[in-house]
Amino acid sequence: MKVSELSDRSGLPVQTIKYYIREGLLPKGAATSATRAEYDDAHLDRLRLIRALREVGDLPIASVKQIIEAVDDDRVGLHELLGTAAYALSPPSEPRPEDPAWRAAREDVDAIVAELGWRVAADAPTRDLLAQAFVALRRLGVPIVWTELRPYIEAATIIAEHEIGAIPAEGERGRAVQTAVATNVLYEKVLLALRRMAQEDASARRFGGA
Amino acid sequence: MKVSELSDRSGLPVQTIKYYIREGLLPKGAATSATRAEYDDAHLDRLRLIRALREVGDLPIASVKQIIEAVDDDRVGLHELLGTAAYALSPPSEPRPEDPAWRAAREDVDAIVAELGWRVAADAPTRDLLAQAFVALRRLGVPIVWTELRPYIEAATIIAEHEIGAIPAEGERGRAVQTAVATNVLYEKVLLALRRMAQEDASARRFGGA
DNA sequence: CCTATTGGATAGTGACGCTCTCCAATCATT
DNA sequence: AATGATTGGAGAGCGTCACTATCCAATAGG
Repeated sequence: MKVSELSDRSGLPVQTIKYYIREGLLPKGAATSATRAEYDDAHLDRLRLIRALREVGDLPIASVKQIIEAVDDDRVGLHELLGTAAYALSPPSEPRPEDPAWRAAREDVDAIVAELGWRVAADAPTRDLLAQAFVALRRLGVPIVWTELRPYIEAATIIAEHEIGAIPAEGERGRAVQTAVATNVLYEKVLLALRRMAQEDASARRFGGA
Repeated sequence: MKVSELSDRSGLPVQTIKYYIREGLLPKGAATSATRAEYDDAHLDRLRLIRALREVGDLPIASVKQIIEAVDDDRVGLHELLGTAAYALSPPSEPRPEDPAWRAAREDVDAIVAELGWRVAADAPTRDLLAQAFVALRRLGVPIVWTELRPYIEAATIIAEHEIGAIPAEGERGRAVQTAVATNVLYEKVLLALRRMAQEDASARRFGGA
């Protein structure tokens, strides 16, 4: 199909498609002449992935690009790919080893991970993410205690176990991998929405009137 | 304390503090003369709340303002306050009733909520949030099935029940309410970080090498 | 008295994600 | 063959956002 058709089918302006090609998010079509190129369903798929990550996942273009590059790189194993996606998802936090409060929080995080026996890379950005939340909580005068954390750990485990288990063990690469990553990002939003709904329900039952 | 001291203690530039006052996020200090005003610990607290919501919660200024206004309004009950916070957290999604895919997803969401018997407002933005994720999943060719959703619902329930239960029943308003809202936002990030870590662990055990 | 600080207002900045404009080549139609 | 529309390619422009920077006149403090 030509670019105008790709535009129609994806619902995106031609300009935007050109922009994605320029940014390396989308491969260019197969040139059939100096002013014409042929696009196929892979392009359409890719655009859907980009839009899902952008609109629902709210990822910046640069992160989408990282994920796409990892998806396209056949040498990247599934485990590493999921790691890349997780890495790209984390907003660029700034570890501040000079701040003692930050160091303390980071040590708490490391202790928790060790206690749980989780196999999480020592330099995983998720550790910093968690530490950042801990610092903010402490600053607000909310101490972090195990009993408070327990339900979250329990919930996270339930979900992660299910998610990783649901990934097809030896499916062919390509679309499968692409879907795995997208699903991961999208279900994060599903979880958040469900948590807020469950909260509203619990809050209504406890504090609400009729 | 004066503004320079507030700046030192909060770690924020005076300019930024002025900006927050201008935007209505921070009340101005008690004027002691034409060129001087007195700030107190409430201002420092408020700044910490703002920074927590901005840096960790990644909320735009406008959302922070909405939350703060609700926190400051004594007429707003706890249930409504939590609702306001949840509302402010949702990025301004655009319900598209003309799009049949969107309508279908939205109906799925409504059916799920009804099935669970959750007391969630019919116009809650969380419904749209979930519907949006459903639309994206379907576009990517991933069907939404109950068995897939179950663990998420289970996890969301565990967490929400715990969270709402942990709110002090009849504490005095003010700081308590402020902390409840901030905690809610911050623990969302805690949950996300833990999920990613649990995923990395599960993935390492399943796909990883040594 | 003299310098530093402050409140208050206005303008500027840098990142981001598009969006617009141009141009020449080429297609599709007449 | 003439003509209008489409395309690839590249650069500039735009609107939003969250700050920053600059200015000014009025004090505060030494």
